Amino acid sequence: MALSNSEIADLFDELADLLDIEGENPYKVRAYRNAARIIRSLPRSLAEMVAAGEDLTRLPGIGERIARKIETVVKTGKLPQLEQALARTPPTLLQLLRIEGLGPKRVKALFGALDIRTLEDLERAARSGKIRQLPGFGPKIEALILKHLDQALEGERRYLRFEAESIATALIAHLRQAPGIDRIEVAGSYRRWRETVGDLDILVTVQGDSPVMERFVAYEGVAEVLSRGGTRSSIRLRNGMQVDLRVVASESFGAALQYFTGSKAHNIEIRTLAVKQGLKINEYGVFRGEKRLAGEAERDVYACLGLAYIVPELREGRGEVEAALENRLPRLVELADIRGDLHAHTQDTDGRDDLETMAQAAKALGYEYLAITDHSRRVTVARGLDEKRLRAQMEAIDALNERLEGITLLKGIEVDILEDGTLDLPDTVLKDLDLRVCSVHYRFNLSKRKQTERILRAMDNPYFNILAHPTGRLINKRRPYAIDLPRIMAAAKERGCLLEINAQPERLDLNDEHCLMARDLGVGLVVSTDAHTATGLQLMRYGVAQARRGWLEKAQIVNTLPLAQLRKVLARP
DNA sequence: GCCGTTTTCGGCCCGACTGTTTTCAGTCG
Repeated sequence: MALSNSEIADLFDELADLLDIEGENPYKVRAYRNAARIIRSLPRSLAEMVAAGEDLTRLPGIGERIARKIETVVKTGKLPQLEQALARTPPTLLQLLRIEGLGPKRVKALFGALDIRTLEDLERAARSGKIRQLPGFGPKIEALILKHLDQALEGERRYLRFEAESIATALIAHLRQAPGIDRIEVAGSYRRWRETVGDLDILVTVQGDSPVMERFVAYEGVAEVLSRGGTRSSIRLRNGMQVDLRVVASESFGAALQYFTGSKAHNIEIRTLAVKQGLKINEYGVFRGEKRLAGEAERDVYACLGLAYIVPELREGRGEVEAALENRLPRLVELADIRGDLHAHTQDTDGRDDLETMAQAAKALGYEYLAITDHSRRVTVARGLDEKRLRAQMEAIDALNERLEGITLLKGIEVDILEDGTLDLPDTVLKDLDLRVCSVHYRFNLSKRKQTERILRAMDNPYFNILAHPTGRLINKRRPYAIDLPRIMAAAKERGCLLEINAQPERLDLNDEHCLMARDLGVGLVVSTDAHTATGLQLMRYGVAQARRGWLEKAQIVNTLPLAQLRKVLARP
């Protein structure tokens, strides 16, 4: 069984961490991390590319040496350099890197001087006061280590962007009360619409001598103030989230926004490009020598480099800088392009609202259509519909459509894909619906081959339209089930089936990398909310953001079509 | 280890903050 791209990327990341601790050339370490990132964002599997004899060195950041290593990994499942590094350096040291304040240099020093290999060793040494005696260490660092040990033991916590949004909104409202506040913007992975964020980076500009820092550290949700400076302060909220506030001058706001939005990989590319052009970029502006060329507007930072504006969702170091240079950035799908939602539940199963409430909410969003797709009978916990109850709902929808103006309800179902690949309701009723959303809700633990075949068999049913939440993952809660997505996408394209980008903040399934893969393979997609309430329809922006992170354009998203054209696609010609 | 319209060798993004120092290293973002 060949390793997946993300497994291969993990090997290079692990190698990079170990070499970093060993004090290896930092640029070599960066080259491995860089390669890992490139590998993660590839639309096709390396196994496939190697089998086809493709020249991997044509990928940016992959040279002769790493290409050979990848081939070895694909063929043997092992990365010899990693095995050697593991023999030299205990892998438990990698846990130590997760402690805030401990980087490769200090981990190496702790290992070398005190033979500290594990978090337990670290705690013992810190408690007995040995760490403060090491050169370069002191009582403060020792105390810091003890403080952060607990956090490291439970692993890095990342918050759903959705959770972060309500935290950010409340905090911004608090900051707005400070006199002299001008602009406020959340930067970082939040602005790039990553599905999870580790912390919040807030930028503000102020008029005159505003007490915004005082107000920030005095926020009622603050558990502790981590640092406090003139331009930057950090707090930890009671829920554990870290928030950084940076005060920047108006004339630097655009440059600061660009800089703190990241990603790190994107910024390195941008700055490297700037250096080649004899420019310098920092968070204060773009400079040629002493002369400042831009800084107030983010757009100008890119323009100075001869680049088209790159939206935050694309700033992941996945080729967007090169694309901007060549003026071939995608024209990303936008929320306003969406003409309807194709996955929603009502109180007939596990939703909360009735048909009409859902319809009016969809109309208020400016939609042309909304598909009602309640669960099928197999999902007993949701009181899934059998044929009789489904027929009753269909009649109710027909009757409602007679009365409704400006919105059309589509008769649909979220039908379960059973373990043998058949659908949970007979074709005799499926054929009378406008569309069928098909999904896996149980037996997640089948082998990759069996799970894939289960879905492929289901797609053989001529009424199969959309594969809902294709991997079944729940962020931070449930891992995706094993499936061969490229194969499923190829099969879907061939048969005129579609894949869903589920917009639920804890699903976002397909994820951004899958979206890139779908873009490359050209399979049709829909963005749907899977709403269980009328307000749930507003989550569409999360699905659209995910699509944008995957470089997707309007043409590939089927629910941007007017209803008449949508119906043609759903008929699976 | 990667990369090249200044270079196949010699570069490789940049600044704030902290702690341990007394001019700087490490870490972080």
